[in-house]
Amino acid sequence: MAGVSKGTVDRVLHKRGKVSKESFEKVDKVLKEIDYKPNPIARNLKINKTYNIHVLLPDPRQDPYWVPAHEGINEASNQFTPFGVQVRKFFYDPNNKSSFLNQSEQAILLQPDVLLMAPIFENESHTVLRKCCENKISVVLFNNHINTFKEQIFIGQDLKQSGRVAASLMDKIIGENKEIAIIHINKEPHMQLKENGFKEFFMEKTNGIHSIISKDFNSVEKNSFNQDVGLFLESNPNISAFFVTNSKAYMLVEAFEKITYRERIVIGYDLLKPNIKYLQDGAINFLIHQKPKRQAYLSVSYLAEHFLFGKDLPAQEFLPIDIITSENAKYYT
Amino acid sequence: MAGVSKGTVDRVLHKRGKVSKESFEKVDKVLKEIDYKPNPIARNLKINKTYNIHVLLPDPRQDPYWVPAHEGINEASNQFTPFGVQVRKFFYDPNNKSSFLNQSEQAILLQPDVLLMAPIFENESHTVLRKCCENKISVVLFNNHINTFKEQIFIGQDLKQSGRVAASLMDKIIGENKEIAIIHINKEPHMQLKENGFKEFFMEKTNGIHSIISKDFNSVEKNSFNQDVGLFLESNPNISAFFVTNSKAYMLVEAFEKITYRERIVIGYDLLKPNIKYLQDGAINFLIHQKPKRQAYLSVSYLAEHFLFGKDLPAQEFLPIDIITSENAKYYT
DNA sequence: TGTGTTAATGTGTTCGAACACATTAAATAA
DNA sequence: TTATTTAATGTGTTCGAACACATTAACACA
Repeated sequence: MAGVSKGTVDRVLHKRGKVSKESFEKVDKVLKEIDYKPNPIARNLKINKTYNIHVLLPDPRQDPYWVPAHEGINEASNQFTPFGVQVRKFFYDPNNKSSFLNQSEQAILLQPDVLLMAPIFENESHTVLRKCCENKISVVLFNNHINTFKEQIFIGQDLKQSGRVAASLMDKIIGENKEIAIIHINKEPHMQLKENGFKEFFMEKTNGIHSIISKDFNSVEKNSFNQDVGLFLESNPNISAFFVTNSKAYMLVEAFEKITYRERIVIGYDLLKPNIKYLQDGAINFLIHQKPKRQAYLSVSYLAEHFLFGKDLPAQEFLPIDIITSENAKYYT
Repeated sequence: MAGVSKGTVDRVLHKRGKVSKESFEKVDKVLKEIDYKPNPIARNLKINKTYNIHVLLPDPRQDPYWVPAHEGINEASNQFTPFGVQVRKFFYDPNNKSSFLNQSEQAILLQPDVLLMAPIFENESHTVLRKCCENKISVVLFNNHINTFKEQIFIGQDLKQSGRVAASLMDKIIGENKEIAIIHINKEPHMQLKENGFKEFFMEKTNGIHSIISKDFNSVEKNSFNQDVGLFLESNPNISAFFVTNSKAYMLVEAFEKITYRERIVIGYDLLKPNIKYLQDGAINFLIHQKPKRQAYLSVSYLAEHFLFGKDLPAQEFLPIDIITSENAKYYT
């Protein structure tokens, strides 16, 4: 159309230079006229590179919270392997920082194009970030945010805001001047953010003021956990509502069952089987869905579509904070 | 690898026949051994067909509910035009059945590969379905379901269940033995499903029984609508909670503002600007998000990925029924 | 006048699949 | 025996972009 060969057009498109002013202008004019958009399929076929995504996440066998994340990775992986995207998973023990570091080394050693990780250990994650930077491997974070020196891609929820959502729900169903407990079971750093958001919401409210206390439980063993809960309730008999900051609300409710019955409001996180059971029973009032599966799936697909078709990556993607009751639970699982 | 030419491999892959038993087995063996998966990119490049998707939906200028659907279509369209997927929109007047039929004819006339439509008129939609069938154009429905003779692809929400979700929320925040009104504003057939679900939930409950009445308002003009609401409240002074079955909850709340203040529970649908404003104010307690944008976006992308990469289409995709409060609204818009 | 240099431009091949067409070899008919 | 049919198999081209390599033309310098 411009009266030049495809070679010259190619040089204009890729700014490879060695094009006379006249040719450049002729080609440029036509490109604009026809609003040329390269065919991403043909481009990809020619480039024909395989991309490697290494995913570093907790072992789902250690904590069932991670099962859906694992599934999300697999789903995206299956979808994109035909296009030449290789996904490899590296599991670490969420109770063991050194296993996190070990696995991260494995993942980095093989020089992937990108490392996708759930950075549940703050300090160790920074170490990994640094190593990736040295090795020129880009990093994407999901599940929870950590403070990073440079802008890091993050895909997940605003955890502080999810604390506010929990508070707003509690506010709607609780009466006035009640005692509320924030319960951390096996506390991880990001759970503090949820507490902060929860408290912030009630600080802003001027009417119906409540008293809010927070309590950590760290016993791994079930019986001792139940015992701890019993002691806590004995010394705080007037608490009428509980906000559990991770997926372990079912443990609290189980502990309640060992104790004499009383109506209690419980809000927790995540659609684990036992949580859903208690939601249906009415023992849990609301769950907040952190969408681990979608987070994982989206992270991988964004990367794949970026590599394959040049789609640009969002700097930060905050997923919606879904509110779950007994009636809408089934559509999220 | 099998010691035959690519032509023979091609015949085996596509079952074009004219292959000796021996060659077939040799090729088949290798295909299984290497777990051959065709490269969808190369396939698509060769086929190099443009696909036409015609979308039949209400004019967003007539009802703001449809603005996000429109955006969702555009977003998917932009994403897939470089791949040779052409999306064309046909707007009809949601208050005018004949404009629906007119536009449907336009859409069918140009022989698209598929017609995607929001079938808000039940009978007329059946006419369109029949015509498409005659013209061998496949159809995908979104937004609301209609009863169809054969299995029809549908992408949207379970509307009856969304009524149940509304009921479960109301149940959590309302006291006992209250009067509840179900409000239909400019009733469309599918709104009855929401009423049914809402009532069903409370029928199943044995404690805290309420009285539920339903009421239609059809006035298009604001003043007369406000007047009608006033009259209704006068003759039903004890109603303490309202369930509005479409996106027009803000109209009801506006009408309330003309009347002396009283605390009222309101649950409605959809994240229109005025609805969100009232949600932040506390005048609306919960909104249910029908995700028109996501419905539209997903419909188009499913079709595009089906055409381009042979991904299979779901027979029915029920989207999650999202519950919105003042605290999580911003992540859905 | 001939040779080397360089900027500008053109040509050919490749990616993996799809499909039209060509070729081969065996079987059948004239 | 030779021609014809047909089943089986092989070869070549195309899609659009990327890139290596080849060619041309203009100019400088001996």
